Amino acid sequence: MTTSPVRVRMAPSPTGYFHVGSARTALFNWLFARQHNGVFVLRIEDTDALRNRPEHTEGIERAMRWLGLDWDEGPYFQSQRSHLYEKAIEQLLAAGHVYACDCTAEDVAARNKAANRPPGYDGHCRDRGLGPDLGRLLRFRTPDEGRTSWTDVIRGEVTYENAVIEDFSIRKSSGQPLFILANVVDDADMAISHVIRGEDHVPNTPKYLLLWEALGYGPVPTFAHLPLLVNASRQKLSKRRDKVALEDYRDEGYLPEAMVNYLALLGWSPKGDREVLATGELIDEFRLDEVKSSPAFFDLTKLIDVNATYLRGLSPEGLVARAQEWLAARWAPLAPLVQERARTLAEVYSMTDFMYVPEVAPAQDQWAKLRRQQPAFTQLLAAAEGALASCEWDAASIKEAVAEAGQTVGVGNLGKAQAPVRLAITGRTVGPPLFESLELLGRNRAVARISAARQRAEAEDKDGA
RNA sequence: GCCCCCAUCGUCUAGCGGCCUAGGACACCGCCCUUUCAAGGCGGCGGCACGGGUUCGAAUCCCGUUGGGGGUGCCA
Repeated sequence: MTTSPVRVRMAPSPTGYFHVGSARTALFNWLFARQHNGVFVLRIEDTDALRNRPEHTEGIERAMRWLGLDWDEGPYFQSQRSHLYEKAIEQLLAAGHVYACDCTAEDVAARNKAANRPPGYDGHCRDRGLGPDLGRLLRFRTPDEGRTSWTDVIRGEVTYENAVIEDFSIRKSSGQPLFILANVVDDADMAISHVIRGEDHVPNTPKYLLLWEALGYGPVPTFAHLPLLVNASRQKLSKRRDKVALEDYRDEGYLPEAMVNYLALLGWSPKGDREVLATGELIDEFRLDEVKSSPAFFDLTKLIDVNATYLRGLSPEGLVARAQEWLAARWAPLAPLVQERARTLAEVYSMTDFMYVPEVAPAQDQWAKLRRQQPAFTQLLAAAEGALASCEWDAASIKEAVAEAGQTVGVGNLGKAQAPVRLAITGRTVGPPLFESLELLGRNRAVARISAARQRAEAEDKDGA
């Protein structure tokens, strides 16, 4: 039984959108903090200047606020705390725990290959006595003997032989601290009591522990490694393959409380045969040590059911309020564009519905008419699909991409070139300005709709031929 | 390759040595209710990966096999 105050943290890196896996990790940290009257810290791990984008930090905060996961401290930014890391590095250097290395990845790979060794750093620079100048990487000297282990709240005893832990890098040759160093220094500085993070961090933990000890930080935090969230083929959810951006779910009309409830059920379950729990109940009943250690499939079908349950639980007035709020957020950006064209309020909705319906079904008569008028219909869609998949995502660039796509299939007139795209995107041949609409709709949905239309057209071409 | 982890219905899970003829939920199927469609009610389908132990007794403990995953970056 620990008597020290509970302090947990969510430490995302702003390199992408807020991932549903991150949302689950944030939720479990938050539940744990709230039920122990602890402190929940938000720390942005933006040490990699090259890959960070300010808008992603905003996305993280927006997503967490949407879920209702309020933080007590932060957001701290590692990019503003480099003095702490530099101090730690000096300390490690002085104690001989780290050494400079000028090997390139290619050097290491070539030596390993020549010696028929498996991948990993070979310790080449360990005793070369290189000065820790900029331009040289700094590596932590891991012990050759002994083992490093910890008792994971979720997985029990986990042990690594020190001999298999390579001399890992803690500072780039540019002087930038690397994740593992900043992570350990900050957890110590912020007095984090429980490190609750994804299973993919398990291999980092022995390194964390070794660094922690070398820095003389005293008692280590308690670790809990959450099971991974996987897709239907049991692989870690990835941005490439799966729909992982939390905001996509928000945009499709999932309620945050339903999302929280569903996420809480991934890897954990309450006592009794219950599944629908209000957030307050989750705080009371959640138990970190009851979390399962096997991966969980992020099952959209089940999420939909949970969301439907919450929708039914709303009062009619509540539903109206929530739906209005959601609807307004979807089409409000289009309002200025629609205002010039709509003649009734009903037309406002019919001109903007493509922004909030899951998919559009182009009217058969308009589809057929356009196909008759435009022989290059299918090719136009295919060209636009390719162009929009890779162009910059703003109205001007989109316009240019569509125009160029038209030219590649011999349709130089933008008005004609955009027609099939408009039909695919909005389901209609008339409506608000297309390129602004596309920008607001977002690339993913836009490309998916064009792709669907293209496939339909190709199928018809095949049947007709 | 090496290291680590994981293994109950298709999926999320309950189970922590006898309460298990393995329970619940989603999905699917059927019936009821209903002017329709949902919701709801009732029922059905469907699982302890395999092989050895330990024990009077194993889904539960141990070992192995197989399968799956994660890691193996001057990413986090």
